[in-house]
Amino acid sequence: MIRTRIAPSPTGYFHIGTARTALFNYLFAKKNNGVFIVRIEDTDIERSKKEFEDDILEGLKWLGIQWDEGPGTGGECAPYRQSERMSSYTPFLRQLADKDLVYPCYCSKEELEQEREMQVLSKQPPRYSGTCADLSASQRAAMKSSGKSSTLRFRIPRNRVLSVVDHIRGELTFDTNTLDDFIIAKDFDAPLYNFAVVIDDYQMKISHIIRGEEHISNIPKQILLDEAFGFTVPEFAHLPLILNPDRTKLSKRQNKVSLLEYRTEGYLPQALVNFMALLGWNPGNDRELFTLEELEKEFSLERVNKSGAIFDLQKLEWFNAMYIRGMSLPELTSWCIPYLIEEGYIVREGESYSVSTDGRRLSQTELESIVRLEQERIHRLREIPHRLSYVFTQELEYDAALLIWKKTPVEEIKQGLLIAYSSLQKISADEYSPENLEDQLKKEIQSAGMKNGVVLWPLRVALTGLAASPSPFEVASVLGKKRSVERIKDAEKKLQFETGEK
RNA sequence: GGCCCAUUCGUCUAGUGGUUAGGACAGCGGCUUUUCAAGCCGUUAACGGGAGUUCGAUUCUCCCAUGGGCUACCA
Repeated sequence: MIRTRIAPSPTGYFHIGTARTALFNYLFAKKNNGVFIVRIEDTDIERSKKEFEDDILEGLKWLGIQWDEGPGTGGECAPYRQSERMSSYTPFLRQLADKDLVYPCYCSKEELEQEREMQVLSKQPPRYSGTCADLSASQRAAMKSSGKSSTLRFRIPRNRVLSVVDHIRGELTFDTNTLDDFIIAKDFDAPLYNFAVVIDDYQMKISHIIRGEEHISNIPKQILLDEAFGFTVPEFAHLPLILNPDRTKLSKRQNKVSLLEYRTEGYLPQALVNFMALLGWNPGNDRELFTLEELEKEFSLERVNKSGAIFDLQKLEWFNAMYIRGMSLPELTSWCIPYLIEEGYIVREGESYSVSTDGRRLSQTELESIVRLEQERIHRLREIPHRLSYVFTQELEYDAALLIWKKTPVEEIKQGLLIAYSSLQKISADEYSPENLEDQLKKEIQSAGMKNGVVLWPLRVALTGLAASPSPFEVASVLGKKRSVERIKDAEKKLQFETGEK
């Protein structure tokens, strides 16, 4: 039975790198009809916060990564928070102590730090000198009675070469002589990461440990512990790192690193999932668009790369734009509504919404036709309010000069506006669709013998006040007859004013 | 400093002992067009270096260089 896990530590917001690791663990489990587990590694009580745990769990849910066992869900190996499993570590620690595989170290933090500093200064590898490794029972007793606090160190066997075959990297070997007797617990009831992780992975019957490359150096420590207890060493797969543009490990300084920040910026979970999956994995062909369900079928560890991948925001934007365009209008609309509310353009009224400036009610179809204006144009949902400001504001602010199309004489532009005005007038309010508008407008432009631009450009500017926007037909239809006609009038006035001044 | 890992277009990557080294994003150019976006067409751009093995290496081996990770009483 394949059992994988993501073991985040709630000492910060849900990190993109953790999310990607979670995704790969999830995909590998799903692909192999296995079980995906979430385990919260909060042995560091000082730095762990509930707030961060919530953020992580919410992030996973947002991405659609469901865990089979874990916080909230429970499971046969509950509990899934290390802070709630503390009692289960102590016997294992005792077991090691009995075998003299673990010994108390009375060196203080300060002493160790000083020792390390000296070593670094003299260009020596920073290593634990082993002062407490061979203390006699009486020496220990003396230390203890003098009130010195101690930690528990694991005794590393010397002169051994450890080897594992990593599913991504192939054979990895480690010389135990380069390892320190590391601290596995602050005390018998306060285990540290490298120890707790081994016990938990064993108790939770984790078959495959899929994690970031930064954990490669933890492999030998964990193997040694597995051996000490007689546990079967799990399978390993170490994922390449996600990097900043300067090729260092993805960090806050250079990127938004917290997953949920991407949500607030208007990225879709589908896009993030697709993008993250392709950071270090590929299907072996040219295909790039995958839903989570499709990835569950396609994923394989064999096709994971070895080298780190830069987090390319532009590519993410592209994926996001693709998913925005591919989404159904009702769904997209519901994704966009919070942003329109946040910007203050619309307010919620029970089940429906209204425009905040004039209190006008917006039907579901109206809302959808507004959103449709930008569906093909935005890369992030966040962009939607700014782009649509002209739909919600009363008075447009723009320079009259913007109404001029390609140095056309002002008189011609005025004429163009006139044609636009009369064309719009001829269409009844209930036939005010983009198609009818386009037909009518183009017909009249043609019979007037004018160029499209002389009419359509100023019309569009009159309606939006913008140099770039959707077509005047779409915009007019969304604005409605009354408002679009008014705006043409306003534009004419602007032009009048402008030329009158000259 | 020590240990470990990596190296194909700017970026994500495919790929093979003999390929015009392929795709995608970004860029650039064009078509379309009232603008933007989209779409379509085209285009710039890569096998880190040196030995060796071989008839032939981007591909296999070794060395070097470069980059990265770890080196906590964090995880």
